[in-house]
Amino acid sequence: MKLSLRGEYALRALLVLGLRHGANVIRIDAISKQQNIPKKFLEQILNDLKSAGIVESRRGAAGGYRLSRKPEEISLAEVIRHIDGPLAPVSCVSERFYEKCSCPNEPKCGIRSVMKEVREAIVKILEGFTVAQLCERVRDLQGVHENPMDYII
Amino acid sequence: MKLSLRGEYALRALLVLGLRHGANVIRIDAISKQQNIPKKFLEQILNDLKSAGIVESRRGAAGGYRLSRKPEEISLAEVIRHIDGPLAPVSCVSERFYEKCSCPNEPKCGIRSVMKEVREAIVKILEGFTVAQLCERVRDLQGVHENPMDYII
DNA sequence: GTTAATCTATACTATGTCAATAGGGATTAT
DNA sequence: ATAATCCCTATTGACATAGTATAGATTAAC
Repeated sequence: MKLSLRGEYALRALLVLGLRHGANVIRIDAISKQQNIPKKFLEQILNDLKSAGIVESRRGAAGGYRLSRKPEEISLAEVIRHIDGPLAPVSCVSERFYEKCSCPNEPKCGIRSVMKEVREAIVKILEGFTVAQLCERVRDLQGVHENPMDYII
Repeated sequence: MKLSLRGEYALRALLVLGLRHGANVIRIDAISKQQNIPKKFLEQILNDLKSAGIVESRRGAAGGYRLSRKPEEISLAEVIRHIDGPLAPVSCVSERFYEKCSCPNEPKCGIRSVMKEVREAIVKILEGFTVAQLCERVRDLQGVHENPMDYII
């Protein structure tokens, strides 16, 4: 598993939306400026998250984005899988993105068996970690006295 | 961490060398045929492993490769790091391949802190897993009655 | 000492992915 | 009507991946 910049931006955007969950929609422009993400690039990413049912949008003036579910119901695993694909280090051990590999005897492949362990370790962490917990951790890391909307992440 | 084909081939080749450790050197051609790896591609990979001090070679007729250390002293982490680079999902949490990321406040970055956990889980498995253990596991997976040199992996 | 089998070294190529950028089009509050 | 927003598709430049190609160096065996 390798987190692309695209994936990182997605998580950063969700963090912003998560911290303001409940409030009105937030403009792409605001997220872009706050998190230093190229605006047009972020548009693509948020649109992608929308098609995944993770965020929802309002168009027109005073439009913007919000989470379409509670932050506790969005795992980092779901987000990363949608943006970057498989969490597994090789796709022959991936559950959702399985592809046959070139080795001659897959079920008896030693490498595969190790990679399966790696996959499980990654999945365990990332499925157990939600946007809500991410927000929580950020609040912990950055003291209560700092303005949480400045320099998040 | 994403294992490239190159990395997978490297592990498969080391497995062959590991299973025959102690014997004479083994020809690239033999490994290539047995593991179904393009020969010229495998040449590059083995040369790369040589420069990493993982295998050593003998040139000329009757030449070939062998492990340059005992299989118990070669971890999968070392191999993968040399062939594919960082094990960490983002390089801002990598120990050996650290690179500054684009977020404004690295030490207080929530995403970074989760990715650190992921990195640690991966490293723990892959540093604790040696070529010797890989050979062992293959012997377990493939019964004693099968010829261990056929369809390895 | 010639030959054939091997490893060594470098360059090239085709394909795909990543990280954007560009240029409009559609929708809505005012 | 207008301006601010999201929506959609295409294009681009840099780089990585998975090879292929070609020639050279070394050594065993005859």
